[in-house]
Amino acid sequence: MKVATWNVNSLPVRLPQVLEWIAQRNPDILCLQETKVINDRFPQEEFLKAGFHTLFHGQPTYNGVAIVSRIPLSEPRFGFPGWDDSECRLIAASAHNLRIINVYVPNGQELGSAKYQYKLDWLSHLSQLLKEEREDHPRVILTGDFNIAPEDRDAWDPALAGQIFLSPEERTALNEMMDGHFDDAFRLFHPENGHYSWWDYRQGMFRRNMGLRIDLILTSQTLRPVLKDAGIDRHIRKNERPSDHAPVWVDLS
DNA sequence: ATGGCTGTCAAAGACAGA
Repeated sequence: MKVATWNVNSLPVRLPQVLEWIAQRNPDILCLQETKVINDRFPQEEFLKAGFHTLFHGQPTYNGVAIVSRIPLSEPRFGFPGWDDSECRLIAASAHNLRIINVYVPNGQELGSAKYQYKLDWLSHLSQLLKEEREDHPRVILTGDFNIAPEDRDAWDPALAGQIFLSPEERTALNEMMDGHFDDAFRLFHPENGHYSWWDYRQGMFRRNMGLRIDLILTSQTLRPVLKDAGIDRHIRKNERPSDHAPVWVDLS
C-alpha cells in the first residue's frame, strides 16, 4: 500500500501529469498541495474514472489541498479547530486504519517577516492539532509540503543553514512535533546526501541538482515495522511543464 | 546587487512561491 505526496503547483495545469504518474506509480492515497482550484472546479470526475475518491479544500488563486484515495475516506477535517485560518492549507481524513493529515505549510518568505511569523504560528497550531489527532488515531501519516528542510543534508548548500526553510525556529517546531512520535520515512531508507524534492525553476537548478528536501512523509513510529520502502520520483521533474516539486511516496505492507 | 522561472487573474503586470 502506497501513500504519496505531491505539490503540483496548479492541479488544472498538472492534471494530465498527475493521472499519468498515478498510472505508473499506482499509489493508494495521494496528498496534493497547491491545487490552486476552487472546490466547484475540482476535477472529481477524472479521478473517479481512475478509481479514486476525492476530498478537497480549495480557494481561488493560491494554496489548496486535496486527498485522492482508492480507499474510501471518512472523518474529514478541513483546517484547524478553533482557528479560522483564511488559507486552505490542511485537510485530513481516515482511510482504513490510517489517519492521513495533508499539510501545505506556509512559505515564510524571509526571517523576521510577517509571513515568517504566520508560518511559526501555523506550525504551532499544527502541533496542537497533532496531539489531538494522535490521541484519537494510533496510526497517523502526516505528510505534505512542509517548506522546511529538516537537516543540513536536506539542502544542496550547507551554507543555507540558518536561512528560511532551514532556520533553527522552523527546525525546532518540526522536531518537537516529531520527537518520539514520527519517523521521516524517506530517511529510514535513504540516509545519504543529494536527495531533494524541490528545485527552483530558475537558473537550471534541477539540472545542477541544487534543491531542497521539503516534501515529507512523517509516519507514526507504530508503523515502522510495516514500512517497506520510500522514494522521490525525481524523474517527474524532467517532464515538459513540470511542477517545481517531485512526488514523494512510501510503501507499507 | 539583481534577477533568474512559473502560475493566477485577467488581459499588463502585481503577487506569491521557495
